[in-house]
Amino acid sequence: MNIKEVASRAGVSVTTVSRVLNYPEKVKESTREKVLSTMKELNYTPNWFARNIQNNRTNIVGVLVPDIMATSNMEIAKGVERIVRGFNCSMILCSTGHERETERSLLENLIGKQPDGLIFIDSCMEDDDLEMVKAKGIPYVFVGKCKISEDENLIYTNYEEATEEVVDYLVDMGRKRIAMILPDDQTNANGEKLLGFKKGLEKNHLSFDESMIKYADNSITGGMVTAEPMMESNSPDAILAATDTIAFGVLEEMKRYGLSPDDIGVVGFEGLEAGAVMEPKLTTVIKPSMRMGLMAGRLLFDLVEADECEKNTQIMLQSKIKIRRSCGNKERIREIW
Amino acid sequence: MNIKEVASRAGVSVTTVSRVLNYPEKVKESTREKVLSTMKELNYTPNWFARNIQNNRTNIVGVLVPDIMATSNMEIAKGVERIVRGFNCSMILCSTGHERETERSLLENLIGKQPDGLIFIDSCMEDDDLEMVKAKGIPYVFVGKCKISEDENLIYTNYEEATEEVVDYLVDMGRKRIAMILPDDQTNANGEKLLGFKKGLEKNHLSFDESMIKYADNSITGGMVTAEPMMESNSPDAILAATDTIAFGVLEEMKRYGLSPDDIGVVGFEGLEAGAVMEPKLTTVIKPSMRMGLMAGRLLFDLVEADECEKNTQIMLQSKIKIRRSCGNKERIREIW
DNA sequence: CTGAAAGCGCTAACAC
DNA sequence: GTGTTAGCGCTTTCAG
Repeated sequence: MNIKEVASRAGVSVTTVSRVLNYPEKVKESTREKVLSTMKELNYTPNWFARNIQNNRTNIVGVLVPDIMATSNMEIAKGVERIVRGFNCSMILCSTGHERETERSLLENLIGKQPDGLIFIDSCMEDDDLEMVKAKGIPYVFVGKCKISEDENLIYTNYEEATEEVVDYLVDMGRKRIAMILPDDQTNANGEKLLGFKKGLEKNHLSFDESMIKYADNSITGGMVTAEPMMESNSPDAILAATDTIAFGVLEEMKRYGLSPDDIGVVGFEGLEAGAVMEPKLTTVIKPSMRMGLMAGRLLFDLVEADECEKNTQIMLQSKIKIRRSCGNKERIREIW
Repeated sequence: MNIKEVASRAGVSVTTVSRVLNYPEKVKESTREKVLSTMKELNYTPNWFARNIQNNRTNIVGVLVPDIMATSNMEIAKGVERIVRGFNCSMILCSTGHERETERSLLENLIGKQPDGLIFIDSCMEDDDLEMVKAKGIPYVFVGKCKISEDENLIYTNYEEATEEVVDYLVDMGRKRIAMILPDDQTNANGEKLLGFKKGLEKNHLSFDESMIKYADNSITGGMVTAEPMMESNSPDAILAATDTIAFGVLEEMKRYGLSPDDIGVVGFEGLEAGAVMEPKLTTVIKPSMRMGLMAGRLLFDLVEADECEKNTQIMLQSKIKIRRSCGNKERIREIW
């Protein structure tokens, strides 16, 4: 079923059929309708490949995320989807598992499909991986700071500052021995959070103790297992978990040891909905994921339409600390925006 | 940058370059290497469209889900992705928002991209929407029962039976006034669960009371708001929430009223990780999402490779009830598989 | 083992 | 308004 058959069946030339497809207003109404109806009749849909061989818009944007199952990733993706759809595009979504190698090979594959644009969420890509993209002139936007050296199009959040503020808050709540648990993956955000943590300690005249940094599988169980040894003597009086999921595990383990937020304060990152219904409700750092996704999508299409590959727009969106009860309840409940 | 340039630069014909791409073994090693190296040099990648204009494998599979952000959907998608990647394919993921109209238009759009296969997760499609797909001969698999009349390729779980068993369990725990809260969307599973609920009541000689069925926004707040009036006098002694998220809201609301699982037992559906760390831990019905995704992927590629569009394989995977404490603790803790 | 040439389905000058 | 025709970048006979 191709344009030729439609043409002959409708008694017109291929050009006319093509025009009906691309510039319907340039065809007399009666012929247009005849063509349209034979299309229906023959159940014709134009061959996407033949069409795109010339003009090179594919109406596909590629989106690389660490984990397709993680709500925090997918909320961003949802924002992206919203924008993308407005431009009549679809998303190809791939999960990289936080692995550079995987990300690279997926990227190569994706490039082969000649997407109109690319969005990298919490990428662990490095400079030379990006070369491929640049060489092909495909517009791209990063969401979340990454290892790429500089001057990329980037939507990110101020994790470093936010973490610093969390430390301020914990100190304010009387905590002095603050531990941190990071997921044991390559997420670049880990570095930012760690840095913010160190700065926060320094600012508050607390010394940094390497042994207070632990790495855990990013799961509830991971949090539990890693928190367990901290429940013993000389334990920290606060644990900063770099993800809510780990924080859930920490809280769970504390329960097993009969410890309360007054013994060990816990803070997470992400603002998972569930954090609001646990006991104690989890204090957490929320980033505006949906907005980040929307902005990433818009920025991408600015680039696509401008036919430029680089523009070096960097947009920072504020994370905020959502104070709940998991660090105790000094009557003053504040929210830092 | 096209095949012609590569050819002339390498001092061979286009055919040879093409062969290097498609049947490398049919080219003398020395020429092959020369071609390969000039490709590198020129940073050449073959035009995907030109290639696919003839053979019609796109290495794309389309996946339609209600909500790209919902873990329950994305766990299935993750399984699908795993399989799909093994066949060197990418997924185009679209969220339908549980709306038939949206689903239909996304589907049309997707078909335009000539995917090798299509997977519909918890679809709200109806017979004539599917016609388009059938007409094009694109293989497809449904995950989760839907409104399509019959004999489709389907991976599903026995929600009806599972819900019936939940009722058995609740009755076993001494509950007699069981309410149900369903999400206010078009998900077909709602119907299955409702039916199972009714059957369960009947089986246990309890009468069905329309007023005990409520609909809620599928969110924690939705659960809270809907549960609130049930906290009053003559309240139910058990609430069956059709999603964990709603169940979280119910539990939260109960807390506000100082009610415990002994007053009102709560059951959810999905097995969200968070349910295991709340207080009380949530009893819930778990479906094997990952496995469903994997099987859907495999089934799809069976069809793709067999070049058949229909095969009418229906695979049922068991849901299981994960008994925790949210319905009280009659010492006997059981798990029904 | 390699090349010339036809053609895939569609679009876009350029005529009429 | 409509048709003729020459490509788009690639694959694939068919010869050599």
